Amino acid sequence: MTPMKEDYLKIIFELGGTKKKVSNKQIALSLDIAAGSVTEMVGKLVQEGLAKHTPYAGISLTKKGIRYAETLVRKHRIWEDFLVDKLHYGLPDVHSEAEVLEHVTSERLVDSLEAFLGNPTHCPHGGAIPDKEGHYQEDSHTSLADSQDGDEVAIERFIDNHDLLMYLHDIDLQIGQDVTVMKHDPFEGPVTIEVKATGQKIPVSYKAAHNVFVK
Amino acid sequence: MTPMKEDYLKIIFELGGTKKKVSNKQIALSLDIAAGSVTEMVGKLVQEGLAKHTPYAGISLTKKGIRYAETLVRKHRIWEDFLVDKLHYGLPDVHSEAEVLEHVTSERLVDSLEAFLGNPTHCPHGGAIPDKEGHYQEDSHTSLADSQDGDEVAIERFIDNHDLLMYLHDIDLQIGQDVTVMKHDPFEGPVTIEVKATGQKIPVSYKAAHNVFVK
DNA sequence: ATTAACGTTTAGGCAACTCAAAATGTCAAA
DNA sequence: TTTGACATTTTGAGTTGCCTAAACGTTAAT
Repeated sequence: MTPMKEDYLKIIFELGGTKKKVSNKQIALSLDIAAGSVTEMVGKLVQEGLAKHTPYAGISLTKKGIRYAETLVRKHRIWEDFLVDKLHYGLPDVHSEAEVLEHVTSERLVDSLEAFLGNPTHCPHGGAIPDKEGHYQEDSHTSLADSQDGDEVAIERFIDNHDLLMYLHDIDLQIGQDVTVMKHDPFEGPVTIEVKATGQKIPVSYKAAHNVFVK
Repeated sequence: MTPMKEDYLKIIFELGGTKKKVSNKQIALSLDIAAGSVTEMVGKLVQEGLAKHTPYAGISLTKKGIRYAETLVRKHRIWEDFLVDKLHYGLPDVHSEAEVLEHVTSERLVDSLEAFLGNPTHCPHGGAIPDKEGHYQEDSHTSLADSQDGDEVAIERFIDNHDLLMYLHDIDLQIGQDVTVMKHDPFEGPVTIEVKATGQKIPVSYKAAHNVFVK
């Protein structure tokens, strides 16, 4: 197993390849790799029993592929937790470091790290960390944009994107905050929320609101 | 810069390429790579200004190459310290983990780790850790085998080899112990030492004694 | 001074992963 | 149902780093 194969596996997983079929183009765009190369690489994953591929229809993961992708997500998120908790990295900076560390992390290392960190259940962006056996609670899929005016919700999870995280940091929106949804402006305008603890009112841009998940 | 180039650089450094010329064969043997491949790779290092190569005479590092190799040693040893100190790895097990982690470690990450660990000066095997600017105290080059009967010395450094470290752990010899050298048996027999703190007498095999350094 | 032994370099190939461009498939609008 | 737009696969070729085998240098012993 090579780092690149692992990246393919993880991106298919993240694009929803556990349930539906993911298109060649989605993968090519996400990894910034030519479509032809994707077809070829997917062929290898299929040979190794990690993915299923119906030509022209799409790609999905086998049980074995899902299992493998979960171990990668586990490593990635454990490292992110370590970087924030122990090395005091900022949220926007952890992703790129974890991205390379995850590929050189043995089972023993990730297990040791997990114990050292006190068995965290969620990464700093709010994503669930699969345990050693691959068990984890499903992440929320209700975005702030989906919520209704008047809803009282908790900020649960951010999409792990550098620019988004910089923006959220600027406007002081954090995981775990309990907020009240005040109003949705029309024409793709901001969603305004009020942080319960401080009474602070925050307008969250339309696009960002689609990348913040609540429960 | 690729992981393999980094490995070449580090092995040339460790074989003494900072001062003398290192032979193609030494590198090939150390990395377990064919001699022809070594010539080729060295050519690339030369092109990048990291090494000097006089055909048929040998290979040495440029100032730039030395500087780079030091950053690798720094990363390697910082990781080793982390693994032993925070994750409670045993001495013999840290090398292989550090070997891969060092290649994916940014300057920011190694600096953060160093601070987190309290700016250690030596790795768990007793080797000096170069600081951010590349400064470090030269390691001792006096082996236990070189010492004289009656000498009172401190165990400073072990060569980082898995089997050796397993053996040293078995016979309970540790970095930092103050010991008295009792006798050198002839015919490549063991060197017997007495640990001052406990009065324990330990015979150290001839070969191991050549891989334990004291001061 | 030759030659044998051994280290080193060169040459030709292979495997992994990539790309660009050509060929093919799909689907929906005209 | 034909055509155009676009996604997908196929093809041919480039890069990196490795290998084996052959050619070449060096050195030390005869």
